[in-house]
Amino acid sequence: MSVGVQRLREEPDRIRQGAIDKREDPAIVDRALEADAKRRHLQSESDHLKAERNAASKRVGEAIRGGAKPDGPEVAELRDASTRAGARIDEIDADLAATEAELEDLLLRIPNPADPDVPVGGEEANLTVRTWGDPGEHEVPVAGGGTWARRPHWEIGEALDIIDNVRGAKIAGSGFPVYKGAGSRLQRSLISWFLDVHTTEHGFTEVWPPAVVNAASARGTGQIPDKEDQMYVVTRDDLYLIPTAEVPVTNLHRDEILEASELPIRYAAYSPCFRREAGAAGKDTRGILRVHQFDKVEMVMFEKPEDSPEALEWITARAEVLLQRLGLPYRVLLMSTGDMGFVQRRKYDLEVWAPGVERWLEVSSCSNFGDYQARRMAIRYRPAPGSKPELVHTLNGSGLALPRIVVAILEAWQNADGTVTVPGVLRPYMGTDIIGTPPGA
RNA sequence: GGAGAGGUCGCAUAGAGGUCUAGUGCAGCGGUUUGCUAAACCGCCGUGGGGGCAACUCCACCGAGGGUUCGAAUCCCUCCCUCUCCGCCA
Repeated sequence: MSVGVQRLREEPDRIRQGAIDKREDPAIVDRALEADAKRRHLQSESDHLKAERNAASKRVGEAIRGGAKPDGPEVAELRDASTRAGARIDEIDADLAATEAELEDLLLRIPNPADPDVPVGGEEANLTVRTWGDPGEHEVPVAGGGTWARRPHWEIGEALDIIDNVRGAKIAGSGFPVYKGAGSRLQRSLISWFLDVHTTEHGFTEVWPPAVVNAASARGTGQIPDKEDQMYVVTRDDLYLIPTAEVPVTNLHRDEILEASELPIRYAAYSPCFRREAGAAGKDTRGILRVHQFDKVEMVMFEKPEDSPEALEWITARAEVLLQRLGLPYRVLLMSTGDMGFVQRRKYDLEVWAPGVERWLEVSSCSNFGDYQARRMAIRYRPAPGSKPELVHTLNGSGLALPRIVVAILEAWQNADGTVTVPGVLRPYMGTDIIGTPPGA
């Protein structure tokens, strides 16, 4: 399930408009409604026949217990009645199964409508809701006036021998960078620091998930069938390399009923992330701007429906805290309907300023999925003890994705002498204040 | 990978072709009793779907999927998972 038959019946117009806003085909909504009507009709018919058969079978048993010969004419006749019903049930159930599969498929192709105040349109409609810091703040005057030309991270990475794309390509392929020395330790430091902040300050429970998932999990968060061509697949064992920790962590509570007292549930998980990036070859791929394997700490939340809008603001702020403490200027974008994705209700992107490449880089994406993912995964909760289960709301946000943070740190904290200053919060983890050796030291 | 034992309504268990409409205990919810706690007693108490304004009613679900049968938790097949032992191994 995805958008939910119930809601489809209740407010088809809203779902239809939501699809149009997200540039998907609204006709699927009507096809789904037709399939649903057919399904209910067949269901009802099948149920009635089964009730008949159950009664008939019961009479066979009663007759035999009552002394009738099991192979006598009386029992044979009762048996026939049951068999006749059974034959028709087989036919109808086959039709029913096909209709259900069709409905399921159609529902999976109906997008989650965006919140009413989300700007309608494509990339151009994205709204910058706030910016933090001054992109020029790391400018350092050079003797004689002016500032020196900021170098892009790939030059810094190579000069300091901390990022090796060439050997990464040799041992795995293009887009699989190797981090060495301080570069490697920087990865480890960022992961540890992110997790420490989330767990000690923000009440997240740390999770270390598998890096592969089965098909059911990939379907749960919507990677299948939506983004199947973006995933690495281990066909031999029918496993998928995760594109984000969101997939295993959100699936943690698949097919579960939670108690209201457990909510909100907050998980912070580090994982490697694997993305084929099919179709993106050559586009913004210089250095480590877009790679096939990267590392990320992901925040995942399960919330009561009424609290999810506020939770999205909160989780976004938790990602912002990290950027602020790293001293990296950034901006927050409210993504438009056409640019936010299929399953999101509302999404904020955090973009950090990278002065070397002179671009804003997406380092976090924070989303409220409403009950869309929860329905797919059957994650419910009891609003009160003993009451009927209802769907939870799920949210997630990167906190944060590493490669572009590394880009921003190297480019923003670089010094004229070729070294890079370590941001204060990372120094205890890095064991040093500076990456590289200043000339004459 | 090989051999064996298992997977039943939140937990624990019964159930071995028809009286299973899956029983019982615990937990949970409501109530009675009670100075408080505890206990005792009474009632309720799985999920999904169909129909009904509603009381209610019908159908499906005993790890998953097939099969045998008039009828399957129960018999057969395949797969998944857990445990024990063996093999291999970071």
